[in-house]
Amino acid sequence: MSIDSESALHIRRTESLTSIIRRELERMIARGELKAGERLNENALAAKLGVSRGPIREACRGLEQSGLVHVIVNRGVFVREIGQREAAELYEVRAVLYGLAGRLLAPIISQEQIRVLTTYVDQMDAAIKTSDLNAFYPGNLAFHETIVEFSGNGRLAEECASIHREMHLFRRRTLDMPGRMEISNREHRQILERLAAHDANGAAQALEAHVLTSREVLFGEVGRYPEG
Amino acid sequence: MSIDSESALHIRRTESLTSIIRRELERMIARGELKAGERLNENALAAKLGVSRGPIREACRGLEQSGLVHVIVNRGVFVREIGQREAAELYEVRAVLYGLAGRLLAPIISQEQIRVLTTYVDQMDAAIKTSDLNAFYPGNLAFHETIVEFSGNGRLAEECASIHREMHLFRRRTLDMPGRMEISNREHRQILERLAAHDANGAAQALEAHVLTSREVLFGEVGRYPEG
DNA sequence: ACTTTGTCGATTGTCAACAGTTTGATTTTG
DNA sequence: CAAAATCAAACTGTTGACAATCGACAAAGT
Repeated sequence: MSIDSESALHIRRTESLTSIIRRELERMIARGELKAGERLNENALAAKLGVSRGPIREACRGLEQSGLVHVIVNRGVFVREIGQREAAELYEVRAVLYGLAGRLLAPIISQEQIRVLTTYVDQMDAAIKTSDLNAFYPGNLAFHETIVEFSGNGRLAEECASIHREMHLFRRRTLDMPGRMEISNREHRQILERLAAHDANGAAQALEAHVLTSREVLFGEVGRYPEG
Repeated sequence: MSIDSESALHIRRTESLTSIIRRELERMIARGELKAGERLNENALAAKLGVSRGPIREACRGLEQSGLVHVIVNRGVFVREIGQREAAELYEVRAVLYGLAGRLLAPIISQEQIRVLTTYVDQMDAAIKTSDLNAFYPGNLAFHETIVEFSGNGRLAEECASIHREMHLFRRRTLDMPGRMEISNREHRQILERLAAHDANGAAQALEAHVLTSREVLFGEVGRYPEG
């Protein structure tokens, strides 16, 4: 399957092949079409996407910098594997970033924004009622990304998005254990309540705790990092 | 001036031209040899470094992802300019990341590590006595980077290093106003003291406050972001 | 049997050339 | 004289080709 030549050629005025390919590769990685640890064959990708190796290589350099792949000289680029250790580190960083988002948003949140966030939480409740994990997950994603978005700090949003893309490489569902979704969404309501009350510290703390709870569920004890 | 051919060729086994060039470009940007807003001419750079345009372009994609340059299609790559707004955002993110570093380090800091950090603070005191800004700045840098390093969270360290490289693009000295260095180093001693006392919350708070103080000095009011 | 060495195919690193776009100056036109 | 149109130089985007390197397998030696 090659990129739709018509649209690709049309878009070329405002976007380079490199960026199109990078998005495509990101999508492939996120969807698991390229599995963690797998090597990206430049020739094969070039043939598959109908371009030469140049843009492929450039796209890979971007992915490398954003942590989605790692490059070994003369051996190729590999989809990065994230071990427990790295995942735990990522959770810690994400926790404080989400905390910051809450702290920034609480004082300035609007009624409209509260309404939007409430919608997401309700969606997740509905998903819980039908035990539909595939409906819960996007809601969860949207809830957190929207908070970060509303915070007003663009750089923070960028950072969180980047971390989120990376986290996809460590697919072990936090939430698919019995009762986990209920607890998670209860925490969401708490977060929402603190935000609506314009309680900066409370929102920050609730968000931080929310992430760290997930971390604990994944890795058990809070203490040192797991090896691996 | 081209890259030393002997060492370059020797290193090539373990490092690609692309990564060498990326480091070189980072250095050029950090040193101000490439000024903010300036365009990077691929041909000129290729000639100057004695390579073809391929590795140059690949290196630029990496720099783009790490936020040091931005690319406009068909027009080239430009050293990124950071406005007040973005700088303020960066300070906020950095503040919570430093805070996390302190929170992680405080419980596990060793006597040896305390000694190292103390050395840096003393160095800065010496620089203050001679009003030597060029000696204060590296000490300040080392102090903070070392704390982040000692925290044990590799990802956190990576993130902070990245932010720091970006911050170089907003060269407006926080510390060169009268009395600023003294205040700053007093805060450093406070941070060090909290760390040595294994006071996680205290260290986190001190570090966060330290960064936000710098931010205030730069931008005045804490409130909304400056436009620009 | 086990290690070592040599060779081959596949793949990456690098380069030079081509095609399309932008920019700025020059010419043309009202 | 000013504004639009034109044109050429410079530059970026992309490609295909060549050289260097790696991994695997087979052959030779201990």
